[in-house]
Amino acid sequence: MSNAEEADGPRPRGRRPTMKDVAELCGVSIKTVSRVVNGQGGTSQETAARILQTIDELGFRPNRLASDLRHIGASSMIGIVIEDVSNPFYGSMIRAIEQRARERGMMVLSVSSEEDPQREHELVRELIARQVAGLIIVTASSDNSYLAEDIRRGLSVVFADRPSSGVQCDEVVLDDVRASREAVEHLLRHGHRRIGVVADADHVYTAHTRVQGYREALEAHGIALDPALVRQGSHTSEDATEATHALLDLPEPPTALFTTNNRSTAGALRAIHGRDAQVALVGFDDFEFADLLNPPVTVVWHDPAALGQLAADLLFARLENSHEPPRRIVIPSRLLVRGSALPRLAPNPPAAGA
Amino acid sequence: MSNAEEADGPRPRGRRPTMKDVAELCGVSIKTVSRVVNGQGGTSQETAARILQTIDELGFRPNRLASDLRHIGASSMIGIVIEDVSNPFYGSMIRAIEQRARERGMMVLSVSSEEDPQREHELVRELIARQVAGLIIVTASSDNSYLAEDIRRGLSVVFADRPSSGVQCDEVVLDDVRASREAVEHLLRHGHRRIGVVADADHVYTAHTRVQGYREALEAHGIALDPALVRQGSHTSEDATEATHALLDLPEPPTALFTTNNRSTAGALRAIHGRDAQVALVGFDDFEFADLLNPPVTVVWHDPAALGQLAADLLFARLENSHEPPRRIVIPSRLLVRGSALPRLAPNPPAAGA
DNA sequence: TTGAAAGCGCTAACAC
DNA sequence: GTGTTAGCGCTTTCAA
Repeated sequence: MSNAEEADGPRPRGRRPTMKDVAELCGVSIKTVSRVVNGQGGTSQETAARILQTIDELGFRPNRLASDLRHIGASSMIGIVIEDVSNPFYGSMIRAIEQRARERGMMVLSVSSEEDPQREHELVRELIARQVAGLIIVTASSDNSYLAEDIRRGLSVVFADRPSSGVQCDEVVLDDVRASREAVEHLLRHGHRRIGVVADADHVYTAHTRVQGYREALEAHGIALDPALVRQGSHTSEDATEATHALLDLPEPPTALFTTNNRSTAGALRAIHGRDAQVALVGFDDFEFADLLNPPVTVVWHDPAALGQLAADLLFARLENSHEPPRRIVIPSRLLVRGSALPRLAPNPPAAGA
Repeated sequence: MSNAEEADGPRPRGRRPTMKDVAELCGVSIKTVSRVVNGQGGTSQETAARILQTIDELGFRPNRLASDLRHIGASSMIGIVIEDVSNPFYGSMIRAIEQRARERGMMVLSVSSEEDPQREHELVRELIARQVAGLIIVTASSDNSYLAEDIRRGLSVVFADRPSSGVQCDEVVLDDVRASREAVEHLLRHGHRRIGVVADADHVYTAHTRVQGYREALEAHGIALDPALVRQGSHTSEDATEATHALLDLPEPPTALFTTNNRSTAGALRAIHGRDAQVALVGFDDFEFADLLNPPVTVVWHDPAALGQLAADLLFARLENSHEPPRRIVIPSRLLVRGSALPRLAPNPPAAGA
């Protein structure tokens, strides 16, 4: 038998030491090492001390993958599917989830769906392949039944920000319709009658629902909806800038805008700024610097960290007791009035050839 | 023998089906299933088709943890340690890394160190325990020798944004000193002589280095450094607001500020806004809305996505060829002049009792 | 083209 | 207190 490795001194170069190595060097069984490593007790002071010493000398690191492999379907990782990690909104959410996870010794695999249902599906597959104990999803899909099979097999899934469809799961959402209605009513109260909307694609739940709130507000005030004022399909902030320009270029441009998420708001503000147009605006999602802009931007405020935290709480509760009926939590949101809804001069249509 | 499970029909409720289940149902060996699952070829059309069919019927999902367990020290995950996921700066970085990782079928475990060296150390341990194939670290520590042992054993580590110390690793950094010097020189050129600094704690590399740039700029212009003007230790944007107020409350307040990261900038702007003070400002790190503020904020621009992307490139190169000497990449940065460095009225000391 | 057997590093059940 | 045995689900020789 070739024992080249054994003879390599206390600090082998290549292979990482395993419990077996520690056990052999200590002249104990691997199980005893396991007990010490996991602080399970049931070992004598002496043995424990000797093992700990050897662990230190050897630079032994436990292999969590191997241990996770034993606890089937319940690794020490949870998966998060969001739209885009670089969006601070989701960043705050992930941060909150990460904190909750850490309290339980778990780590977070987060992935960006890019608002693409197909991609979301693939990412979920890969997360499941890595045996995540549970999943928190901001779904980009209008049909989550692709999860049904795994859920039936015991996978815990929590939907955040947007509800599930086609499966029964815990969820944390906002009252998007009510919040949007309030936002638009705020503009109406300030005398605006032509209110433009800049929103993401209609198949995105939040975009659809928030436009729905806009519709309801107009209807409640007996104002006919002008389809030309509703620009859906702006995904990036650049898209939103373009959409806003288009709105302001209308023969009868809006005097106010309702923007349905932080990117739409950013894009619209940039467009307004670029043409020095005087347009009122209320945006969905608060953002840093909203209060420092001129005028300060009135927004539908809500707390993405709370969204993440509650989603994590639901998930961990579900992991401990999988037989409760699904819960739905609606987190608070409210209009944060800062001044940007004030009536302003309608922008002039751009002078031809100027 | 109790065979309750076997008799549960083609879609068992509890346990997830494994390769073994597929193999048994197909009457082939587990290895053949493995070959088909991994697209290795070497199986007949017929067998493959039958296996695929069974996989589908059973809802079999490969267990990546188990497969990763075999490829020792090279799982399909990489770890990222940053300061805080919710900071958009790191969000962009992570996003870029995630994209690169995905191209290679890898996923990202990202964790927040909260700028705490102790915590960073623990998080790295836990990432290693989960057998990450490699690590990208924005280190909060001034001594990374805790990694030496693992690196010697073959762990690939790339340092991003801040260099390593105590270990030899690939790194992607900025020329912080030069960039900061330019920023401060820009302020000097606009006639400012009393320039305040709002920075994170001195033990944070970027804070230290950027203050160093400030010092060098003053020195080059023969201006004595007034220690009262240098406020280090602001971690959150709230801290920075407080520090800025303190600076502006000085008997001889600064006429300009240099803020050394995006949170310092945000905090300082809020303080300035709050007291309607007229203070020039140049900030390190670009941020959304910098161009929409009044005045638009001049910043040291650089690309956090590029930082992430290059760090990922270095890491994957290292994973493929671990014997190259460590590389150091300096990514570009430049002053993005927007107007906020213009000389302004020195703020009045606050009237007592007003 | 296929399979048997060994084992990745660890844990659980049950001895002693 | 401690060890033995049998696996978690998969891959990897090596043989057929």
